[in-house]
Amino acid sequence: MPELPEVEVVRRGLDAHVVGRTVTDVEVLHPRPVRRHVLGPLDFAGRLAGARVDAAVRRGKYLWLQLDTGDALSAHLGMSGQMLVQRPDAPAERHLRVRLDLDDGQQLRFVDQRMFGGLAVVGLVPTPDGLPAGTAAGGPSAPLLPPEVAHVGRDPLDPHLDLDRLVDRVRARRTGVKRALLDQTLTSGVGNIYADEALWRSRLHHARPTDTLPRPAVRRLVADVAAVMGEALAQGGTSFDALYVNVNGASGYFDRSLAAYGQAGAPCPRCGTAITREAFMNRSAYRCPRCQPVPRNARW
DNA sequence: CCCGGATCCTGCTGGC
DNA sequence: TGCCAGCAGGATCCGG
Repeated sequence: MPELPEVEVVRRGLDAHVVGRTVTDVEVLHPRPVRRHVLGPLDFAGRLAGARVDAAVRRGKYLWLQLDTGDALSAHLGMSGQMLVQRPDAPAERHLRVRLDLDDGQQLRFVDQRMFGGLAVVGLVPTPDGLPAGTAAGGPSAPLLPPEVAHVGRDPLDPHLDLDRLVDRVRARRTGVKRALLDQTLTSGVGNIYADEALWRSRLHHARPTDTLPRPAVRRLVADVAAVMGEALAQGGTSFDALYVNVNGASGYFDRSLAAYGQAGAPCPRCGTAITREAFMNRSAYRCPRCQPVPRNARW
């Protein structure tokens, strides 16, 4: 479940079903998803066994479980990762990669078809700004995060996002605005779906040069990203198929509300012009050719 | 340092 | 029916 709203749906599920539990046993069924745990699968399992989960925290698309050992179980879902809470007698999923047994008899399962995602047990480092690291339940999270998240920018739903600094950094780039949105070091959690939806709301073409965007336009764009993500979250996220589900295996339904993404040939909800799809960065960009015309000096 | 393209995986779909 | 190219919501590495 790739983008911020879908990861936040998972985080909330982990909050409800896994926080407070102790890990009693671990099985790594495929080595690739723990490749970022440099000391190997055995060490990975050893550091988890006996640990209690104290919090579930998220920044952008990164997710981690704080453990009472001082370490954290760091997770990224990549393109196809799922975190499922299951009863032990539920049949193993086809792409089950890692299984954690919990002290309440349930299992936390990491299922990932394409294995771009993964898990690692890591030590936490201080946030550079000393502020809470990200989104967690029950008040602010600790000012600590996994090292691989240290370079990731605060996301649009983070109350500690420094909007003025973000606007300056976007405008300092010499690239197209969609590339900037997808750069997780500026702000995080934005992927192809929410980038296209926010650009449609802001009536911006994806190749609009960032350095010619007026400050208010960048501010509006960030506000549009936050708004579309908030609406998606309220509907349980976006999912086109069974690959993207919450910890109980259920799909969100924000796909019914998409104005541009995946809507090639369908009428623009604002002006009725047919939405187009074009190749962009080895994937797709969807836009309304009338509301979002190709700019002069386009920067792809 | 910044930017853009290639690459890592597996499975499904659509066209020939 | 069978095969294969193309595509999929992401991050990282590498060369310029």
